[in-house]
Amino acid sequence: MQMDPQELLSLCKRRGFLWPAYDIYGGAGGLYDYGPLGAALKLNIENHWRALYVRGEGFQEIQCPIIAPEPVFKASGHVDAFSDMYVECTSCGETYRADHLAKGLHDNPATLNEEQLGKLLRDNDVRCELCKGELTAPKRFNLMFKTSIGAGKGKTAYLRPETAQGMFVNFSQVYRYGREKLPVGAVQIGRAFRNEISPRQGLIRLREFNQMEAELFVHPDQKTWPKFRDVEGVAIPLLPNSGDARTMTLGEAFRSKIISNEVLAYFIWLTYRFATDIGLDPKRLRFRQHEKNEMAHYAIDCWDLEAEIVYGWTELVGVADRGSYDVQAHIKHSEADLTAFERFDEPKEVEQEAVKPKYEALGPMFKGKAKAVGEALGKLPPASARGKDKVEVTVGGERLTVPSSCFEIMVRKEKVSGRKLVPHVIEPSYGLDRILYSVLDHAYRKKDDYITLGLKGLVAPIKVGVFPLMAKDGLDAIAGEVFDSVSAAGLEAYYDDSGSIGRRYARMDEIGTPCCVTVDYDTKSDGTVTVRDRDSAEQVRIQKSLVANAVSALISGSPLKSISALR
RNA sequence: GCGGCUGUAGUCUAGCGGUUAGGACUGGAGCUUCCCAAGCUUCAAACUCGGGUUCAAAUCCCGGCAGCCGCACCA
Repeated sequence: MQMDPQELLSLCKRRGFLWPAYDIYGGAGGLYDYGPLGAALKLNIENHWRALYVRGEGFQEIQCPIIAPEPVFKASGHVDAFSDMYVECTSCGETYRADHLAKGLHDNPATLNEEQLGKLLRDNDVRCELCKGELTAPKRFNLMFKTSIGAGKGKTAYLRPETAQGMFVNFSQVYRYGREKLPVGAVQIGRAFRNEISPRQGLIRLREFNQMEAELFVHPDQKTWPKFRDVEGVAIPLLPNSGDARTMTLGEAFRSKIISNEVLAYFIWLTYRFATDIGLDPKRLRFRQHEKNEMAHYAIDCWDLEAEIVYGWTELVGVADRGSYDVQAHIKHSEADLTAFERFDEPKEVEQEAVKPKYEALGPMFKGKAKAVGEALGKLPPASARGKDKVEVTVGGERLTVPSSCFEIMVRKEKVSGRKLVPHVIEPSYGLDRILYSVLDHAYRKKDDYITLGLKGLVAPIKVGVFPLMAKDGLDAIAGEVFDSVSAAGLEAYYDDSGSIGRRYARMDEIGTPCCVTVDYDTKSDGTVTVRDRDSAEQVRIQKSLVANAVSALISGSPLKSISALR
């Protein structure tokens, strides 16, 4: 792309899409303000995403706190693994990535902890590459923002580095709200934080950013999706980790095992549809499959939606099958029962062996302890008691020997109506800021220094500009009425009576407003106004009372010609 | 975090030891029957911050901060 990244950023700053945050204090890297147009564009993108995921697919939208206590990220692995390790030279102060120095000394240095890595470096007498000085022990730089909850030392907490964990820890609530059925999904739109070493490229890598994440909890053996039938014929540009880039139908990709399951394939389609709906250029989109070694070790399959923008191919969305890893991790650390219950078609009769205490024998032998001993016996695995003439149990810290006359092995029949299972998670994770930037990037057009943002009506912050040709002779009053009628219809309108008419059209073109309505001298005699289409600059005349309907039709994609039929 | 380059109105820029710091665009107020950044009048608006050198610094030097590019990183 030959476009200068500065051009678009400068437009964004000039017209109120984006401002560098805290500018009057010198700014802060990786933090941006959304101006009025940026905030509106962001909201429009969010709302379309909601329309697809919440209204379209029935996901539950929830909102979780941004701050979370440390154990949450202990469980997720972020406290230990979401960090880089550094060593410093004790004489010249140069810093190195510790795991990089260990390359060649170990198969996968990234998996080592500080002590192991420190030992590895010491044992191999690794020194400063510049001055041969001694190195400090490895230190961690965790990419999470640390804080604390409460007064004094408080309780260690972090700003979330992704919105996902809030949904994993709420699995049981979501499952219950969804009437205890799989699949069930939750979504969350919100802020996340990463203390990036080096934020770059405008909105592409921020320290505080916005995510739209969906977590779909599915049965591990039933990764199917009924609506997949409707979309399997759709061709999507794919870049698999084996073989060349190709455009193929999702059905074909699924059947040839390029995409590992139907659910994943469906959400790849939904992501593609979302992207094209909000105006990303299909010719500059592709789905890239993660390389085997690029994928998290637990992930089953992962596809990124990438857009080609001024900075090159950039990841906007990750659609991953994460298996049961996340839920499993929270089960282990919290000891909560984050499982779904799978009901069998028919309850099964299961024969189960158990140790049954004989209280008539226990009583005389153990007196007051007999009850506790009986309970301990009942918990013994049957195999450990079978055929033995005595067993040992521990009651109140005391080891007791119990003869076989005090118990028997019973076969118990139980009705089992289902089983517990840990759901697998399909995670479509959208980087909202990157998506917003890409929408602007793909919409940016420049011809002889005349800039037009070709934003789709669906996402355009302002839907229509309303102008009097001249701000006098009563034209301004009529234009004011038209403005009010359009606003009352729920459409974002912008009134402008300053400067020449051409300048006003240009202002609207530059912020991506799809159409403009102008009140002129003819309006006074016949009540018609002109409606101008941004992309063709063509105009039609319609009755001023029909403006709101016409604008609604235009922004949902009707051609300008069809508008004149409203006359 | 490392290396290179760069910081002048909202934006793009001129100035490279002594300037009332210049222009263009944008923006505001007005004039003009004004439909594609037209014209005219008029107004507003800037030297990234701190230290140093010098009689004198936007300009030279050092440092901070910020940006861009490359390296590294990207769960």
